Amino acid sequence: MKKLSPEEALEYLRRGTVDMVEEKELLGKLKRAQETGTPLRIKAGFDPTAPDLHLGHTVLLRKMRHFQDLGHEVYFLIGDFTARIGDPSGRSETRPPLTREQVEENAKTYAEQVFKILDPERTKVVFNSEWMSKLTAEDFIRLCAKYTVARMLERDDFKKRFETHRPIAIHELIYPLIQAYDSVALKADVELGGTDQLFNLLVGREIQREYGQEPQVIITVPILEGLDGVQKMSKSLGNYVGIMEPPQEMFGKLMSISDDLMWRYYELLTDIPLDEVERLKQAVAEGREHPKEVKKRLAMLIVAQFHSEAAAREAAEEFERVFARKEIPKDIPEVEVSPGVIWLPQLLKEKGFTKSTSEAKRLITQGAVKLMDGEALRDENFEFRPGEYYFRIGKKRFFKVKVK
RNA sequence: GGAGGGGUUCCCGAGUGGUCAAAGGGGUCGGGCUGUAAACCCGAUGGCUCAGCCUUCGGAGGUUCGAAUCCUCCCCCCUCCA
Repeated sequence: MKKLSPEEALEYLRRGTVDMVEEKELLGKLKRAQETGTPLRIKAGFDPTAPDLHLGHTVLLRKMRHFQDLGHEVYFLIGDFTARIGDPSGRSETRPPLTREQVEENAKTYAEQVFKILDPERTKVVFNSEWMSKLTAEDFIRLCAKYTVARMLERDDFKKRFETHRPIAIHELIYPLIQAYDSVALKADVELGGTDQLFNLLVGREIQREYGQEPQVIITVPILEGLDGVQKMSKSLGNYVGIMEPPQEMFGKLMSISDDLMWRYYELLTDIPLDEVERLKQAVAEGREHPKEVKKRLAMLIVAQFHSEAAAREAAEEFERVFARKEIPKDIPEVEVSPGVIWLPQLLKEKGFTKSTSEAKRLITQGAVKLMDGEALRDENFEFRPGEYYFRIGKKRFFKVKVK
């Protein structure tokens, strides 16, 4: 645990954040916590439907961890009740409500993943159905009475939709209130969220005040760009690095990001001091450092967070071996065939190396299928004689065929 | 309740009787250049027992030699008025 003065703590917490409302209040809370020895209550909400975490989520998780490192208490809120009433973003496919079992199942999956970053000792997992399902209709309407439509429509998304006559479902207006009520129920001192949550988090402050509580400080963190460097990291866009992925995979993906993006990742996904990152950036700009080496270091740092330093080193070595020295990777899938002429598209599809025979044919036509130490195979038929053959499809797919 | 606009291949979006597995863009994949980076250039992009066949244009029927395109019914989405 870090022992920092409130001022230093504030500075420490500021890294990689976008908004802090209000900084002064946070300083006050930090001071009080230190004086009274009472940890702050840090809240962050998660959707129970998506327990497949990727690096994008870790930006927030890491910030939570920073608070824990300072001795504070994190409330990991699973919005199971909220998930049942629908999607806050509007453009939703209707989600089927989750059963209690599913929620519990997902919570378990969350725990497995989340504690790769969070400190279990200082984490409380809570579900908002705990208090929301107890709320009576009367309580609920009283809650609604504490906010106005006009104020709700201040939210950018709502405002735009209202002005352009696009629909806003009533429950969407209520959603922020529920999230705000969660803060009341938890007596949150701080709520963390992505920048897209700013409005909702602000409502939390107002509502807490209405319920006679000291308003929470809100901190937003950026939405992390995905591997493409443009769109936000998300599973559905396929531009993500999952935190449960094997080291090799993570490493490879991280090496494929653009040089520009790498600085962002340094800031948001590692604890390398910012002035050092700045020095590295300078060094690369002046040609004193090769960007590839700097990126390798980044990739190792991140892999190590989710696996181990040894695993990270190994991943780096393997990467060098395969891509720089063009050697054959260590572990590659192996298939067995009988000697004779085989129609490759069929083989590739059946062994799962391509999605379809058509894709396989395409790849062969395009010269993507090669023998490891030879030329591209242009002929769809290949004669296998007893022995072993190493194949490579494109840059990343490898496999070995054993002929017996 | 009334009026109108829509549902097309992974996404956006053209296409209004054959020349349509369906323009164009995005994405993805492959190739080139590199540092498996980005940018850029080129190409591919429904499936299969693959020069042929099968499935696709919200769903089900129908007209026709022939339909994503025409007709009927149904489902869904959106906007405006009330």
